[in-house]
Amino acid sequence: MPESPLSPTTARQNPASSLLSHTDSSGGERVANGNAGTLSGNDWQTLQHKQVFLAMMAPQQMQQFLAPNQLQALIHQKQQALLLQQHHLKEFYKKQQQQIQLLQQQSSKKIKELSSPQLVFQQLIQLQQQQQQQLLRAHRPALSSLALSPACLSPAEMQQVWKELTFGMTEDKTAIKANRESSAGKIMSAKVPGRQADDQQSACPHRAESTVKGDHAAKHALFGHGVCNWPGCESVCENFSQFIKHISSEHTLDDRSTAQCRVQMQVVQQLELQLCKERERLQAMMAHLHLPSLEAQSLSAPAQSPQSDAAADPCGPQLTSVNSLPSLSSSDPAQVSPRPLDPVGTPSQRCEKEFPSHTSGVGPMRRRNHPLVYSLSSENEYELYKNTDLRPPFTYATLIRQAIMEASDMQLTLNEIYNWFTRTFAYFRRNAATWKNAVRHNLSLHKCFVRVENVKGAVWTVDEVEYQRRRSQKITGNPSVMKSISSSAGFGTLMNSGLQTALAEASLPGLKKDNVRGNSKSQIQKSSMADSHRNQNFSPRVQPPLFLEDKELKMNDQGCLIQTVKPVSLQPDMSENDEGHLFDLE
DNA sequence: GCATAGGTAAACACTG
DNA sequence: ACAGTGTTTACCTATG
Repeated sequence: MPESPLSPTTARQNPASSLLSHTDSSGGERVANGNAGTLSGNDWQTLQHKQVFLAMMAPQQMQQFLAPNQLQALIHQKQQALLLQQHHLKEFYKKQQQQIQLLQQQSSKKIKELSSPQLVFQQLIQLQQQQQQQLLRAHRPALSSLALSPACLSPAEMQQVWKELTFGMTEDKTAIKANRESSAGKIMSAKVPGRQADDQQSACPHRAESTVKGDHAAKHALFGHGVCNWPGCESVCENFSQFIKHISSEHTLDDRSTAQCRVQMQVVQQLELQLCKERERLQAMMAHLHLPSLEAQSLSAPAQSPQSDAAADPCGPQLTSVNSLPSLSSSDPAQVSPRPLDPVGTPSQRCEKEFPSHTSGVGPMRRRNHPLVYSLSSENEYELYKNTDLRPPFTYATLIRQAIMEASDMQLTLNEIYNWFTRTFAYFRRNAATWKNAVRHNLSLHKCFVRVENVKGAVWTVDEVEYQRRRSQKITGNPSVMKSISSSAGFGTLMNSGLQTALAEASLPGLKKDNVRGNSKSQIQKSSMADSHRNQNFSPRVQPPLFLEDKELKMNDQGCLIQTVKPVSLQPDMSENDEGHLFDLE
């Protein structure tokens, strides 16, 4: 629960969706890259990696993780994206006007034969769908990079793919891999009763292409300009065979690839949502132009009857997939498996996003939040949890951290955290004793939450380094995965710090939890502080600034803050800091 | 079967 | 005395 992004701000503004829709297009990226001119190639690679995760970040977090020049470049890139979009729209409407004229000419000739102008509109709408599809494809070539393009799949198919991606790791990976390699054809044929392979291929040209031509579709999608286009990779491959070697050795079905696929699915979902909005706008436009009822019929027809539309609109299913995409975030109440609302129960089940029970069919699945991916990714979802008694599928630690991160000064009192919970989630508007206790428990338990005292009371902040470290440990113990995720998440600096932290911890057995009576957060932190600053004569209550250096200094100026607990040894920069950055307010 | 993470409950101490 | 806050422990379930 990439976690992130419970932010209502993010949900409302969705600041990165347009960026994503643009930067997923390699062409668009090049344009922006070329014009920005202020960033080096490496910066741009980093920036590209960040953008996926920026989609799940609140704007304030974006600012935190982006350098000013990167922000400027992002803005520039977004402007380019808008220009490009305008250009596409212009072209689109231009073509449409031409087609309208053409159709009008044709229809004027055949109007007597056709006897119904609706047929003209049907043709027009089909044409428009095709053009819209072209537009969509132009914005998301990455879609085709998924061998199992989610947009080509029905909900059941999508869930099957998702199950493979999500839960397949517990099974024999070889078998899964083999299954996956053949699943391009299998899934379609297995899940669409009565349809022949030919029909499927005609219904989904990308699929057909990948089935018939093997790796060629993937070649275009994942290999270009001599680099691997796998998200976050960009390894240089001199030729295609080398690329094949690379991809089969580096991008196998493992935790990292699974996580990256999830991220990509979210990217796709964002694009689908955008498409949905554009379609609604189109419907409104058409309604305004008195093109009645046809749009609903034609726009929904492919989903209802893909076979009949497949020939006329080969990409029909893709167009309508926004409605058929299973919600990665279970934003549809109907898709949220019924669960007891009583907070007393099986916590892990209740606290995780689930697929509809009818899709699993094999009893309770092992599923745990993937903190990188799960988020309140849409306004609908935000509103869902705000207004319905559904338990949010995030851990308390995640929620607390989110609450604090959303605060303007990145710190909240306990009561303000309570208020955030009740304000954001209807679920937490009752059984207060239970969840409040849990909140306090988590605040005390987790090292990533740091209590800061001032004269008026205490506020809680997040030790982002510790949080990311803990999270990265959960995701995987594989250093390469950590590296990948850290670069992708734009947490490069922090994660680098996290690695240092891990090293520091390895050399500090006092940090281990198994210390008798030493596993308390304060004692751990104090002992670690003593270890790391043994010769610096620090008071246990002297706390160095974390990632909030500015704020810390500001508070220091006010002279009213004391950080009572802080894992000093976990602050990687501390060994480098001179004492001038520290302050003892006691 | 074991280790771990997370949720829940509860006891206890401290403070205003 | 009381409520709020913070810490700690124990227990449970799910998951790897």
